[in-house]
Amino acid sequence: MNSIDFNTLLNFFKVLANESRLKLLGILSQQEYSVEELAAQLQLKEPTVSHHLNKLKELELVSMRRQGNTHFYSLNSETLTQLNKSIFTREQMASWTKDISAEAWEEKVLKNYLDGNRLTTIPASRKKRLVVLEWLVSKFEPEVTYTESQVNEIISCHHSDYATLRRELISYQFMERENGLYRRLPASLWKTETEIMKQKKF
Amino acid sequence: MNSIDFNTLLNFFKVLANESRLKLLGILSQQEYSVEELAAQLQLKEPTVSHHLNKLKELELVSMRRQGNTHFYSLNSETLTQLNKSIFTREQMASWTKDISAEAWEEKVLKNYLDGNRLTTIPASRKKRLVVLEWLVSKFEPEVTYTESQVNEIISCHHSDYATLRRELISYQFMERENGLYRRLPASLWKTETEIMKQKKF
DNA sequence: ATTCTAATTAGATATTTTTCTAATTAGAAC
DNA sequence: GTTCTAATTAGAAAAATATCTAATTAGAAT
Repeated sequence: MNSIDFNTLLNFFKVLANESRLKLLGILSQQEYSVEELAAQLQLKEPTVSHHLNKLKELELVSMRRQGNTHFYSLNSETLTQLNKSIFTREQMASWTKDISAEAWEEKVLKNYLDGNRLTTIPASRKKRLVVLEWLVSKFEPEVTYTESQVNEIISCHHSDYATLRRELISYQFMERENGLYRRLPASLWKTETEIMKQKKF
Repeated sequence: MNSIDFNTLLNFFKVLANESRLKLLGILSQQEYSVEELAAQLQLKEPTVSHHLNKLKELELVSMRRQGNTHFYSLNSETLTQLNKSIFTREQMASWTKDISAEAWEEKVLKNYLDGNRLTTIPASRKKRLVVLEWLVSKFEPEVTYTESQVNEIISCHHSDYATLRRELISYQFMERENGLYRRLPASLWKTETEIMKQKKF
């Protein structure tokens, strides 16, 4: 994780910006504990602690070891030291603003081409088409496989020319097709406009 | 700010854990801007931006320069680099847990000596008295000067022996007296129990 | 002095987040 | 298999936070 993007960082802060969770990290920095023990120390109910631990786990700040049906949690100090390094360099922060203006622009494009839930026309410009496709792929669940007719059906909710859009989703690598089954690719693999534009000929 | 305590750090995270404020830092990392300009960039109303800037200013993450009645805000990059250094060392985190157990103990003491809003007895032990005094000083506004009779009146709400308590607030340096006027000292100057205990004779 | 401008403060509303109870799951012990 | 235990998930209530409009302040320009 060399360059950490705006939303990831924001997420980190959101997770750390909570009394209970920060205390959990402090407690776990000493040794591992079970959920029950942690709940006692923090004077919270177990579901609450479980919920907090889950958020910490999502960011790999803690890890879990099960023994019987007791779950022992411990600190993942590597993630913290990683995080500690060079978050607030000028470069990093400048890169956030790129995200920001980019985001604003994308919203403007969407507003232009959408009428509520429906795509009025498919943008001619590659750059704008990309924005629309990114919006379209969000209508599919991640980690789910769809048949071609299911894909067509979903796209039809938003535009009549489902064939073109389906093909574009694949060629811009928002989705993949394997044995006639379609699946949304994880957002981390989506190409950004700039990456696509760099490839000149597509 | 060598050793940063639990609540200070928590506060930092709370301030940074907000989309608008993090964006503000990003934008300001490039150059200074007026409130109006910032509001336009973030698509928020000016009062909202003003509110966020205020939070950032409290932590000295940004500073302000006025020109006419335009306020220009800029990033205080020093604070960030400071903050960036060694937050998540084992030692740091271990010290939080001390804070945590200390806090828990203080709450127990208070619960023991308070009956709702009223102090049942003044604790004999210096350590516990300190806890009670810290609670008592929180009944005074920061940055406000009080006459002696105002001080007496406020203390009387919580215990009949206002004279002793008033004297103790001064001698433990929770408040200062100047020309017969009283003023609460900033929390950052309050002595912790351990500091007081180190002084042996008081 | 009056008016105008940019910012802030106050207070209301809307949204998000935390925490809880109740229900469910997964494994262990009987 | 049934029962018990520890944890998680679901869903509701409570608390904290963000955002807005309206009112106020402070300085500049007329």
